[in-house]
Amino acid sequence: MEGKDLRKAGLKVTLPRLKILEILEGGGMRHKSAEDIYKALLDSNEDIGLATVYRVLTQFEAAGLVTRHHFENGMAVFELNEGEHHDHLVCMECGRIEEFVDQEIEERQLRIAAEHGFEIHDHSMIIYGRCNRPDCISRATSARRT
Amino acid sequence: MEGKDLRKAGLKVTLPRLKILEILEGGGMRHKSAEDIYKALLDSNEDIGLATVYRVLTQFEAAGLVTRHHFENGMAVFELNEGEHHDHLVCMECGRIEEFVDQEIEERQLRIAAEHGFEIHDHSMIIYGRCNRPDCISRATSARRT
DNA sequence: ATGTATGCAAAACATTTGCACCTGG
DNA sequence: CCAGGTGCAAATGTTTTGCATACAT
Repeated sequence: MEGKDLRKAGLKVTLPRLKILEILEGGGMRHKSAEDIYKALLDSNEDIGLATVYRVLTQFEAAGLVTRHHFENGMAVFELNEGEHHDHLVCMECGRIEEFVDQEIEERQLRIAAEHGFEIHDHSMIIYGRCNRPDCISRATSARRT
Repeated sequence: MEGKDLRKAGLKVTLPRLKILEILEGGGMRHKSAEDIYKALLDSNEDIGLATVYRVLTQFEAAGLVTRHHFENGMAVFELNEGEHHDHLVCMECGRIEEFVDQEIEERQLRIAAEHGFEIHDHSMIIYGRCNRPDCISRATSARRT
């Protein structure tokens, strides 16, 4: 059996949820849009509707299994919650996304929230720029990758 | 005359652009959505279409007059570019938005981008939480304010 | 069985675009 | 006068929802 994560999250173990979880765990980029996942399902010959993908992702988010990000293009991408918190570097040329953690930044965030009387729930720190990878500059935003 | 900012930005001075700029400068919240601005125009009995609001905001952004933000709800909000760069604290209860600058965080961002071989263009650091204002907890996300 | 999850199609949004008309310089 | 700006309506792209059916427990 495989649906432990799901059951532990209080979700009934169904085929669509298993498949979507599998895709999120699977290779390729860590940050996938609903559409990406839907396409991956089609490629695997799974008969799962786009609406279900959105519903499942929303449940996963509520259950804390995934995190939803809104990068500058307005389209949401989802990332499996494994390991610890981290922030993001996004390449505006090729869409590459890298992750980082900086303890100093984390600490200062806490202090700033406190200074403003905010009870901090979450935060997002995104750096936009251009990675100068050999495979980057040339290509448009079409080919997104980890 | 009043359209100096516009002309300086290389934009023809038209009534819609002046009115929209005026609303952005005007009172209320500093961060306004296209819809907010459109409603404000209607309230001022200006006959300006929503499409124009979007077009003008996009031009303003290109001209560096405003900054577009995507907070967690996916809807874009626009903020007039006056003063220096800053980051945001967003209250998830009442929608209040506060601004802050932390020099240490700014510096570490530069370093992190460099370490990852990124040429930094921009960044966004948003802390989500709840401000514990007397006028906050009770109300829903409907009433947004500065 | 039975309440929940799914698929499909349609709706709801935010945003963009095509096109004929209007306006600023 | 004329390029560029605008209004309106229609198109787009993403995400949500209604409802009848299928499924997990």
